[in-house]
Amino acid sequence: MKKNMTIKELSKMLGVSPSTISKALNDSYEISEETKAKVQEAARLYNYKPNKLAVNLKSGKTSTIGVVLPSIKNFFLSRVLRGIENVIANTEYNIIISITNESYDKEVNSMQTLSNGLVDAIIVAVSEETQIKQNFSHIKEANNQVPVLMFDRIVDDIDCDKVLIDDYESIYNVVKQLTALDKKKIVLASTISNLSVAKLRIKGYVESVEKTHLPVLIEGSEEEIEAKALHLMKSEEVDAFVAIDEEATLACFRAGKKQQLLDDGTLSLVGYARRRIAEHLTPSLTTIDQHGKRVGSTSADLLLERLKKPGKKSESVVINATVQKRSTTQ
Amino acid sequence: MKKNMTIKELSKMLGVSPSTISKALNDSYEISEETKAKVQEAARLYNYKPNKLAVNLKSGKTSTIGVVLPSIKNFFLSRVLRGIENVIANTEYNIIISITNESYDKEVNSMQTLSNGLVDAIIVAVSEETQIKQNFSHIKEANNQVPVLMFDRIVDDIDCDKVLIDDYESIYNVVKQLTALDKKKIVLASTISNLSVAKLRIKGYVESVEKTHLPVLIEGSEEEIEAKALHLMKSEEVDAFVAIDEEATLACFRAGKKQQLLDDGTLSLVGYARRRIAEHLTPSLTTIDQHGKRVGSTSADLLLERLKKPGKKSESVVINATVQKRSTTQ
DNA sequence: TTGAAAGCGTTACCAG
DNA sequence: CTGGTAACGCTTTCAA
Repeated sequence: MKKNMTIKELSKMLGVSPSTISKALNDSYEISEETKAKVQEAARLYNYKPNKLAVNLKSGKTSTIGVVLPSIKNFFLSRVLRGIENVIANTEYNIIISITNESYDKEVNSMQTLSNGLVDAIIVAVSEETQIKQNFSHIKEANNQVPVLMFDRIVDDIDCDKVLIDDYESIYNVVKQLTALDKKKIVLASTISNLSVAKLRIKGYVESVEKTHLPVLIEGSEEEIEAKALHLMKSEEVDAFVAIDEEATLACFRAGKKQQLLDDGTLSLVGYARRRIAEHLTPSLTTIDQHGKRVGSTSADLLLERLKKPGKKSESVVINATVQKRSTTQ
Repeated sequence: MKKNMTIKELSKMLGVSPSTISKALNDSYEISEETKAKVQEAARLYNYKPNKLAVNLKSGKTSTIGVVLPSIKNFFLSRVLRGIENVIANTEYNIIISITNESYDKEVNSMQTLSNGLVDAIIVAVSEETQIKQNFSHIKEANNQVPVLMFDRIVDDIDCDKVLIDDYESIYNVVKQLTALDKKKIVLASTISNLSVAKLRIKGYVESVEKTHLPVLIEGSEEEIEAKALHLMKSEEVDAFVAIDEEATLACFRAGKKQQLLDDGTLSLVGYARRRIAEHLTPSLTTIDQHGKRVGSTSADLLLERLKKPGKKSESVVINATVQKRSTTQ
């Protein structure tokens, strides 16, 4: 690991001043073609690479956007990331990603590290632990240093751009559709009840279902959901499940399979799940599509605008989820 | 977006020198408790945050490790990432991730940006396009600036630490096991034939199967694989598929379902796929587990060692893949 | 056309 | 215990 070549060293080797080197490398009009050639040749030869740290410090710009995500195995979040990347790829900006694994401490650390000079702006979905703690000062602080955009897991009282999904409405309507299919008892399952988006989805379910019957919620870990769902299926006349995350969805699916209620359509199931899984299940699964890629591209667009117009008023964009009908809803 | 507070500004407001501020903030023994208190109080009040760029430039250290991945939807790669994170989380280091989306240009860009001051070391799996191009000078150059560790998709003639999987042997043995199950015609399917790891797997297949019959390879996109598999199933007496990536695996699965050869066990299928999918399919899928998390943690361990002992000789560690037997192999 | 000097924000050394 | 100065590697006036 040889030490990196610097402008200073080059300048000594070539017997010209550092400023000349800098200008020559940046192809400045002030420098003669002759010296330019000489310098660029030497730079190649000695494998000179400008130190980004120094350049960024000097310019006060990093041309980098930070993306802080709670998890990478969450299919929705990785779709969002794709959307962000697609947009940013066509700009001068680079992306660096930081994963918090749903941990508050990691999130605080990431937001601080990134906002203190490493990036020009941040896109973030807050972690589960943060939403439990309800402590968002690190987001606010970061937002004072660089523009922050929040998506999906929003914090209302932070003044920044936001991209969210109509969680309340989408579940409200799903339940309405199930009711229209003459489903008499609709259960909601969730392993993510701590999240703001879950609360909205649950609210949508409760307010939609209570016209028909009392709400029934099953919550907990994936295994707990499976057990509870199984128990319900055995003891009561439930005929539909709405599951608001992939784990809950698969737990309900397994329970339905075990009770042999799914294959003949006795039981309906609508859930959140990646297409790849939904399509390959037997029977294939009706899902709610959150259009993660669109959430991502919208977020990136919004942030780029803000970077152009720092004074701009904060904006909130809502993306509508849609139902992908497959075989688990007849 | 108010301008960030700096040591200089603080020093003016408090009427003490910048060096005193710096020392006070770093809790130096040279500073009286009194001034320390005063300075730290003011820092909190004015929301002072040290500029990372300046700190890193000064110290010549970033305490950050860069991870360059070709894709995030690849389940193996995201497992590896988890493994890396688990190890790094317990150290002084942070992680920043850069996704190349299998693009050579993005990879070159990422490696350069990261290696020129932004990180202390890099973990990388090269992109598909890079392996097609066979141009690795950007990896070599980065390796001259900071320690680079390659995993999975290795380049032989680069002198750096490596973590790889026994791709040849694992497929060789899978085919042998299928032969032992009295499978008479075993087909290999791949959508990733450009990758070095694919070449090894294919070699393992070819050299294992050719004792029994001529190798049959189907390659191309996921859709092409499905069509070709379907065609083979209709026209010939094939009784087993080995699929060396998740797309190919699911393509073969769908073909097998369509021909109704899977449910009764007429056809065997072994493939690479995430557990979550493999378990929920009907019939459940026998898979090859590459132990991504272990690959990740081993990589991180190795890199941390190197960071401690820069002079250390390069090391290559092989992780053994294992077969997860489920219902598609009787 | 070239170079000296200042400065980005921080820390470390050495005086005082 | 405190402060001035230099330095990290770079760019950008401004002067020569």
